This record gives sequence, structure tokens and C-alpha cells, in this order.
Amino acid sequence: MSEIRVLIIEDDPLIAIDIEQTLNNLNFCVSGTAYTVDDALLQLNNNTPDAVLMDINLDDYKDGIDIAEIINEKFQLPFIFLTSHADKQTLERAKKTKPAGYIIKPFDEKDLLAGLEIALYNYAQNQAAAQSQLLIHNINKHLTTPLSEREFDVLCAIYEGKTNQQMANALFVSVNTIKTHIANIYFKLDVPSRTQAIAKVRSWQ
Amino acid sequence: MSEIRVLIIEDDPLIAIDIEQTLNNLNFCVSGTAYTVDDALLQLNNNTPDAVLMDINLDDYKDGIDIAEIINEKFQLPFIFLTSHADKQTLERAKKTKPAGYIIKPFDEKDLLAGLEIALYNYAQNQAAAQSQLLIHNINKHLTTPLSEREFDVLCAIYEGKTNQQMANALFVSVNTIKTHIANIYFKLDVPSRTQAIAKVRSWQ
DNA sequence: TTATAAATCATCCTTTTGGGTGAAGTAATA
DNA sequence: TATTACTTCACCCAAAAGGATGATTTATAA
Repeated sequence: MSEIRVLIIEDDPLIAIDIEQTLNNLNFCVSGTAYTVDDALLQLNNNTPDAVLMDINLDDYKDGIDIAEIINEKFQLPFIFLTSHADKQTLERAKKTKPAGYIIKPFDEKDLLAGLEIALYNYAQNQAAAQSQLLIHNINKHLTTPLSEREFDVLCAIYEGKTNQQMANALFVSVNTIKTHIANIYFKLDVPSRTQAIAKVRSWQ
Repeated sequence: MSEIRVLIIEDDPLIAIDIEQTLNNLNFCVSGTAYTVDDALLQLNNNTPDAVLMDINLDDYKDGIDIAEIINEKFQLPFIFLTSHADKQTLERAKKTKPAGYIIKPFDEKDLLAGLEIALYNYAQNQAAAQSQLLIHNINKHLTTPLSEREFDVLCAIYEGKTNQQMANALFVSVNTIKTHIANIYFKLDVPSRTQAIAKVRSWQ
């Protein structure tokens, strides 16, 4: 059984049950099924899933796009819209909520799998990119002479705004050692200062 | 007519022509249609589109995923995969190319519109986020005392890695003036150095 | 075993940056 | 008119960063 817990928000019970079974076939875990907006919000709060699959057009006082906005504000979860008619106006509203994906009815098992997999993968990628902690691999692929691990440590500290003295304390070496590492980093990155090094690394993120 | 020029890569002429007509109906501009991998690469080079719509399964020496990798490397364009069978292995390969979207055959006009609109919108959003030029509004909403315009100019220059002397030359003022601005910036941002200022601003992006 | 790369530290010297303080001119505003 | 915020500039001093050069130790690879 997959660990990915998916909440289904769909006001048509027949479709909801169909999705539920399909997801189970595809080794996803259905955390719950909500037929109303209020039920959806309740389940988001009390039994927070890893992803949400929801109909745009809910026959309720709010629709899927309203829920999407709430998810973005409070939960930061990837969600995928299901819709049968993609009219321009709805699409315009839907786009602004930055859905992880979009699946058009009628869909079958393959559509669901592809949509979910791609959406979750892209979402994870974007999350990782947004956090964007420096990775030595990502730095070195831009360099002819790669950074050593220690140099990478120092570069990270520079990136975080540390002074040479702070780095020396943190890494238990003398300031002179830090200065040597920094000189080597500047040579490898081909920059003359820490701010330039930061700017260059940022541009690679 | 829309200005968005789309290249279609599809080895089945019937489907290709169908897509072409549909895109024209939807006010997209078809920059060309490629039936083979080599033709696709040729058109990418000579008549670079704004987006690519391509079949994953091309009956050729390379498939759509290979082209996707080339697009990512050389062209940095958004592309959308078309596929009829979304098997897990192909999906795994496809995911890694970070497609802007995914449309499963058979699709109609609505599917195409939704897929393209969402994909292009998300792509534009990601691009904008990646560029993320500093905006005075975005900085000031984190501050009790807002930066003046001149201070913002200086902060941007710091962010780009400029030295005080370089800023003085660029803004046609003395280095002393730059130093005064910087001192004020540090006070307002509550930081003790340019690297810390950069780190704080970056965290707000 | 002998290179080679990495990590450590040092010294000397210059440039850049940061802190403190003061002040003049300008433009908008109460 | 008086006040306020912004921009401009100066001088002094201290701290941090950067450039150049050389040296030792350790581990790894040829």
C-alpha cells in the first residue's frame, strides 16, 4: 500500500466511489471522501491528506476553486482539479490557484495515475526548488574544478551571511583556514568577493 | 490570433492535422508540425516556438522524452506530452523531464485548451518565481520603516554583488553617500552586514 | 613509493566595509 | 512657516575581507 494519502472531494457519489476504487487499485491510500465543502474542510483539518483530488464544480455554496484557495493558504498541499467542462472563465479562476494538475472527465485509471504521478512529482520538485538548500552537486556541475566538501561547507556559510570568524568558530578551525578556503572558492567560482559568489550561486539555483 | 506559437511533434499525420486545426480554433498559432525527431530538432533550431506539444511515443530512433531532454538543455521551452498509454516505466522517464503538462489521448478541444492554458500559466509562474527580481513593495511589506527608493536601488546593487565603489559610479554619487544609504538599510533591515542583508531579502522572496 | 589533492595554519599588506557623527540642500506637507 | 523625510556629502576610526605566498600534515591514488 502506498503511503500517499489522497482526499477526494466530489459531490457525485457515483464518481467519488469510482475514483476511490481506482485509487485503491493504483496503490494510493484514500484518506477520505467529502461530498460537501464543509465536510472537505473538516477532513482537511482533522485528517490532513498528502494530496487532494477535487471536482471544480461542486453543487454547494462554495466550489473547488474556493477550497483550493483555502488549501493554499492554510495547508499547502498539492491538489488536482477534476472537471467535465473546461470553460474559459472557470479555467481563468482555476489557473490562479496553481493546481498541481488537471484531469478532464471522463477519465480512466491511466489518466488518474498519470495525472497524480506527474502532479505529485512536479509538486515535490517545486517544493525542493523553493527551499533550494545548496547542494554540492548542483554547484559543481557549473564548475570545471569542483569544490571540495570543506569548501562547500564554507560556501554555504557565506551564503547564509556568516562572517569568517563565525565560520571559524562553527567549523572549529582558525580564521586563516577559512580565508584559505574562501580564496580557493573565489578562484573556482571566478569571483572577487563573497557577494559576487552569493549572486553567482543564486543564479544557478 | 494568439501570439503563442506552438510546435506540434506527432508522428501520426491524422492526429497531427487534427491538433493543428484544434489549436487554430483555440487561437493558438502553430509554428510547425514535425513528423520525425530530426524534423522536430530542425524546427526547434530554425523556427523556435513558444511551446511544444509532443507525442511521447514517436516511431523513430528517439522518442518524445529524448526530445524533452534536448529542449530542457538547449531551449528552455515549456512542453506538454501527449500519450495514449501511460505505463509506469514511460511515466517515470517522462516525469524526470519536468513537462509543463500532460494530456492523455483521446482528447478533444477542451482537453487541449485546459492542458495548454494551465501548463503555460504554471510555466510562466515558475519562470517568474525563478527570476524573482526584487520589488520594493515585497521588501517593504516586511519592514516597519520602509526603504526609500534610493535605498532600494542600493539594496538591489548589493544583492547583485556590487561594491560600494561600483554603486557610486553607477548612481553618480560619492562613496560616502552609498555608505550612508547602506547604514540606513542595515538599520531598517536590522542586519549588520551586506551578506546578512542579502540572506534576509532572499528569505522573503 | 611518489605524486596529488585536501585541509590546516601563518604572515604581511591592501582594500573594503561598517560605525559614529555631523551637516547642507531639496521637496513635500502640516 | 516649520517640520519632516530624502538625498547628498565629509571625516575619523575600527573591523572585516581580500591578495599573495609559503608551509605542514594526512589521506588517497598512480
